[in-house]
Amino acid sequence: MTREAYDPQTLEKKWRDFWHGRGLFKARIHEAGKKFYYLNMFPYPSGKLHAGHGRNYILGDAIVRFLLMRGWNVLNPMGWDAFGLPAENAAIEQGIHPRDWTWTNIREFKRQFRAWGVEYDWDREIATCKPDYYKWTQWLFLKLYEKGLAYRAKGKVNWCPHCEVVLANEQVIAGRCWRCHSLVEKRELEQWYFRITAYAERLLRDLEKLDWPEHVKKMQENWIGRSEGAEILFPTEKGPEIKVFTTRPDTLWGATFLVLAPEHPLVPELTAPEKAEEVKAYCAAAERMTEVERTSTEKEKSGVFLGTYAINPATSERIPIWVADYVLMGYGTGAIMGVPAHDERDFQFALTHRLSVIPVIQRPEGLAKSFVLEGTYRPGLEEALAQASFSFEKRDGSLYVTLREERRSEYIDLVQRFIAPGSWTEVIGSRWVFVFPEGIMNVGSIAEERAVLDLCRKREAKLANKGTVAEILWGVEFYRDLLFHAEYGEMINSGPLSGTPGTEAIRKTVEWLTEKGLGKGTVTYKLRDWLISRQRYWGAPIPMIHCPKCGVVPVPEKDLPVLLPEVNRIGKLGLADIPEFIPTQCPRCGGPARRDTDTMDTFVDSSWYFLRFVSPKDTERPFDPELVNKWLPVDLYVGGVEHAILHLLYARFITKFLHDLGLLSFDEPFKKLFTQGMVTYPAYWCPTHLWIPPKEVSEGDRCPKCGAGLVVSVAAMSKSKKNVVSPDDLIARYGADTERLYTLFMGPPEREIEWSEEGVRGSWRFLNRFWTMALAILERVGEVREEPDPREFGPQEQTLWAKLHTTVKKVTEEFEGRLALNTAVAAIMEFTNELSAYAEDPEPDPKLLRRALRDLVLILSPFTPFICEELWHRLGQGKAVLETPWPIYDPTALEEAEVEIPVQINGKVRVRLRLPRAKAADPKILQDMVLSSGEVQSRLQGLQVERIIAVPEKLVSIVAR
RNA sequence: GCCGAGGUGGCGGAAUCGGCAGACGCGCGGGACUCAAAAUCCCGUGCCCCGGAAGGGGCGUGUGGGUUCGACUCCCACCCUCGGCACCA
Repeated sequence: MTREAYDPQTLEKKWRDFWHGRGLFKARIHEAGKKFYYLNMFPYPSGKLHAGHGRNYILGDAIVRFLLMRGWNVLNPMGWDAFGLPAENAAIEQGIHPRDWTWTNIREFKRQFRAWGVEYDWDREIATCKPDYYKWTQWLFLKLYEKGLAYRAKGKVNWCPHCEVVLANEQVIAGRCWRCHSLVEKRELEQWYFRITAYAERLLRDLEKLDWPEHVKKMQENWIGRSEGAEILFPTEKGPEIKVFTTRPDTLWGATFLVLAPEHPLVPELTAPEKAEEVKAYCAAAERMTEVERTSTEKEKSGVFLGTYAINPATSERIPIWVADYVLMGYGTGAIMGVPAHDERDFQFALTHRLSVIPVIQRPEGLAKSFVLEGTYRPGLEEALAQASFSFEKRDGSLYVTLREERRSEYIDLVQRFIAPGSWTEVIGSRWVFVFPEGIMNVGSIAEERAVLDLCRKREAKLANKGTVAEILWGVEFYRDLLFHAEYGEMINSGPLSGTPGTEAIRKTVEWLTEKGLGKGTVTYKLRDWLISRQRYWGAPIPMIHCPKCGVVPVPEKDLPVLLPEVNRIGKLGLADIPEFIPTQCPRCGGPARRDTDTMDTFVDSSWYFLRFVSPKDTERPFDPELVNKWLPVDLYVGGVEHAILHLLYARFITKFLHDLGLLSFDEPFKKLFTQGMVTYPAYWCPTHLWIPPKEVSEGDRCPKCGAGLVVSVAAMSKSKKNVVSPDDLIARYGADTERLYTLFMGPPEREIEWSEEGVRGSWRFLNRFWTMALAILERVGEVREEPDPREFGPQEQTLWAKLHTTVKKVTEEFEGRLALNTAVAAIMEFTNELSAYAEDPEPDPKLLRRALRDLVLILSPFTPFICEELWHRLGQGKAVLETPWPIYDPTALEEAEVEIPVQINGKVRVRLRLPRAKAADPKILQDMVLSSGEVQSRLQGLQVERIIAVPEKLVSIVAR
């Protein structure tokens, strides 16, 4: 007998429009009660979807189908992040309008979604490039402007020379453009910014209340980069004060120089006339460097002395002012105090440029060293050291002493007696103490450091070229690891604060500074304001007008949207290339004025789109406040990790802003976030013909065009590397269900995984087996419609029944919990295998068969909806799968009558016993049954049982000797 | 350098609470069907050793140590891989 073969093409065609037509995916937006807002990050419609994209959309569709069957009122919308550079580049290259390019892609995406069986509430479709959407993006800009959170400023900005556009900080990845990977340059431009830094503290603090992957929260935390510290004012001899930021105010007494960033506004004023030229040249050079060159930690710390001095307010000593490019204008105050003894960078700088090093913080490990050079000590020292049990080594006549700091005075007293006249030694630990026969000198201030240097140079001609004590000490290899440290510890050489323990040092110093009016405690963030101007056409125009009389004037709300001008050709300058766009009337004085020609960063478009879905057609407001507060925050948001900082930070900021305006009752947009991993695939690179699609690669990884050996790498599927797998091909060969099943089965959804053709075939085989089994069961079941009765079950039925309920439980819990749907699929496969074996029994219970197949079809349906819908109807069900409630598992049915109890003897499993569950549930009975078992008895032959641990229904562990 | 995630068969991975390591799938080996191949189905499959076989034994979750009757799981130290940040004072 041959059964009907599984034919996905016919079957999927049949059901593809069924769900859509029934309106099963439409949210009942005004209905109160059990609501769930599920959202996939909306895509940028470029080209076509590939199998890698399926990771996002198929996962989402499965979740939504599950939720619908669980009876949730689900809002599951889709839209298009439709503004952006690729559309514009394609337009410039191909001479078509970016809008046409975009809408062609959108049509393709929709076709592919439907082919996958991925459905949305399409009544709510939005596209950020449509005037009815970007009108409200412009409205958002005006609101931010009104509240002083949108501002125009001149400054150094990131400029991508390839895209010819400015970039926000978040869009510069390791010094390169996030889109095209070109090296980013700095340009001085006047641009629009959003004051996201005003929300830094809340963006940081509120991470705590989010159910997001820990690593995403950590990334945002690091990006915001909160540092507590102090601002300290340093007077200068020339007049103006310099404000520095430091996280280590407790090291103030060790500040021996100041460094300004090359862009610091006080640089020209504080430069001595004779230094002006050198300083100017240095700053100009720094400006020309790329971010990568400048921030390379490899290169030596360069800098130039301004020729003038500041006063360390704690020590009242004169300290030189330098300019150096390792200080960044964008962080803190753009000026630092150099504390070389306790900061690695300052130490390097001080060593290179011969600046004094003064230790002011105790070393935590309390180690000190002393080097006594050959010929500088009198005989008897070695014996005396040994006598006092100091540990030392003698090499080439010199002594290398290592001691605990507690014994420093003792050691100094001892060694001083043996130092030859005209020589010295020193003890280097937390303090630097120089021991001369005539006396002891501590390097605790610049003055002392100078005095010590002077004495040493006089005594030792070879040191004449040394500029600082640190330089002398650096020359002694033995000391190098003790010359700076960045640990916390007790303050030393710090005037009135000396002796303050490390745990209080910062707080005490800040108090002291505040009291003296020298500074105050502050908090600084790495986060910078969000630069949103883009010099391009295909974006939302910034709704501002420049009037020669009134200055910058906002477009009145009633005049929104500021429409993109209709043009045939787009230039590289964007709106600035379109003369007819520019002239307008000043809304304030009515005189002639010019429109702002920048458009907004596309991340502004996507920073609020999730709000629009509740009322996508509203012409009066960006969103219906009542609906938005009913449906949001988004219950589950799914998308790629690549947005961990960019989009997710911006969306949080805008949500908080709208909350503060009183428009939203919530202040976080996405309650739960799930980031799915990327799909990788081999990519082949030929030096001459660049990226070669894997399908075309010849035998032995050779280029099909020139035969050259190809460079193979496994990389995320992408159009640019040509290593994509097309869903269209997959669906033509195996059907959408096979692709869906494999996509969800291939591994944990959050992990990055390599696509495998063999894996796809495995899913194909499973669906074929499932199909054949289902048809066989349907034949067996015939017209039977009754529910099975567990009281009639034999042992086999009992086992299958328990397995069915266990499987339903497992699948349900995965959907509701950690979303490891790969394990849910595995459980379904296991159950299918068992059901299939049972169905081949000579006399299976048709009622049980029917019920098992029924539930199996339902729990498999979110994964492979087409085949399940087909079988569902063949089971004689009238409604759609999605109109049927999800199976409920019966906790009492989960348990089988018998359990297998492994018996461990001395930690190794030696025997397995099948016992009735009721007996195994009682530790005492369990123990007795195990001990009386013949197999266990023989194993214990000749052994003395010392201890027995019986874990009910789990295992028994016997310790015997 | 700092922060985070991870390391389990030939491969993807499972073991959610300290209780049978390797579920499920791929691959591979053997067999059936076939003139043959593909497809499909059945059996086997962590590694090593003893045995003709039935069977038996040892080792085994990155490395070394610890806690425990019992550790992939907990603790300490270290190694490696991946991701993020990085001259942020």
